[in-house]
Amino acid sequence: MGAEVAEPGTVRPGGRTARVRTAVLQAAGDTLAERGFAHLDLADIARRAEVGKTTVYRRWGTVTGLVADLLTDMAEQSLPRTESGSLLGDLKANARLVRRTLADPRQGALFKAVIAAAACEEKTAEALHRFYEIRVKEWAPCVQQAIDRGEVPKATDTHEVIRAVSAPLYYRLLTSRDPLDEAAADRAAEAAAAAARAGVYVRSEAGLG
Amino acid sequence: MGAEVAEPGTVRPGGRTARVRTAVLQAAGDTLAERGFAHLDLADIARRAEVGKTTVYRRWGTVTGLVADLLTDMAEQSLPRTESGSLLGDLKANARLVRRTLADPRQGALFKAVIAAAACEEKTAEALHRFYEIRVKEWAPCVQQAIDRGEVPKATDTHEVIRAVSAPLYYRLLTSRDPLDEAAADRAAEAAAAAARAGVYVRSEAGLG
DNA sequence: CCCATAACGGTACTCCAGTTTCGTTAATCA
DNA sequence: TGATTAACGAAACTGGAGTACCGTTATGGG
Repeated sequence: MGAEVAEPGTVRPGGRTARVRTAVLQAAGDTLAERGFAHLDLADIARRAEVGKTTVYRRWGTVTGLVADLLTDMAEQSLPRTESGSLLGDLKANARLVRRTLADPRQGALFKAVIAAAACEEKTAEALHRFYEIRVKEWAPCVQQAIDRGEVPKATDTHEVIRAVSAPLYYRLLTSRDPLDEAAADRAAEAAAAAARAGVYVRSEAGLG
Repeated sequence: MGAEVAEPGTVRPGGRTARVRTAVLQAAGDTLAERGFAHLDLADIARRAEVGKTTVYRRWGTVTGLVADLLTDMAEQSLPRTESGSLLGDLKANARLVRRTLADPRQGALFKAVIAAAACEEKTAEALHRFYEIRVKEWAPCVQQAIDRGEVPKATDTHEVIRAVSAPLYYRLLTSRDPLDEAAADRAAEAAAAAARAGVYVRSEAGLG
């Protein structure tokens, strides 16, 4: 009694189910890049993916839900971090990676859409937060190495430095029409490195009492 | 012949027309703060504003259009810039102002909504870009004064410094669940100041050839 | 003050996003 | 390889977002 039915696609994830997911995410990504978030329509996506619209509604439910899954899918294909031997070098590598992603028509549109979706729905927002938490955690070690090398103060908040690199790039993507060029990426990295060296990201002493 | 009919509300903007706009924007802001962007529904807003839904559709047309007008309305009530005598002081004042705005339930929700709307529609995106252009231009003089005082290099891109202050705050608002506290604002200002002093925002030499 | 008409607003309508229903297909397990 | 049933998908349905129509209100100019 009362046994909840599992989400569709979880009990028999193989074969057809996986094929449907691939086709739908592909169609959703295409539509997003071509026509933007506002034109995402589940029935239309079902048509493009050559899949029943009932299926799309059953598995994803809403546009924001679909976008969240698109984000999950993208998170699985993340590129590994490289190491250059200096903080500035590592941060530049990170900044350029972020820039390339946001400047790409397909992925840039996706990120805009995901942010819009996150502003609409709490559940999508959490998926987005988790995504960035993971990304930041992936890159934080390069700041730790800089601490070990003595490049930046010991109590530096490593996560905050990584976030400082991305922030200006996202800000530009969302609030201006200026192109996201490599110079902008390098500047973001340099600013973060300079501020970190100056001790701006040293964790507050509140906890040391 | 062919004389286009002006937008409703432009020929007789007084009295009733203005009252309707006030009521609708008020209702829209309330709904936004209470229920979020996803629940913005023009018919519902008309009900709350005690205004005919036909009127709302005629004057604003879409949710994104209404949100854009809400932004315009807010832009008109901007606070004047203060001066503290040092770059860091001025940037901190700016950062704290931005933080207070974003942390406010009503205005924070509005900004999230506007960004979501801008991701949906090109027209709203332009309104957003214009808004930030104006805001940045308003605060840029404090960087110019810092140049004049010799605090930062002469060729510093003043606008870029102001944007660098806001970026981390918006990034945090959108991608994390961490609170937007005053410490975050101060850190954003300190980072921008440190980077500016280090010459990160010096305009590229490309144009000097 | 009065007129022309801009702007509002109620009602009825349309259309399609999202749901329900139920038969069909195929993934998994023994 | 066959039984079980998860997952798919076609078709019919429904509710409400957005539109059309037209009478009413009241602004702004003379």
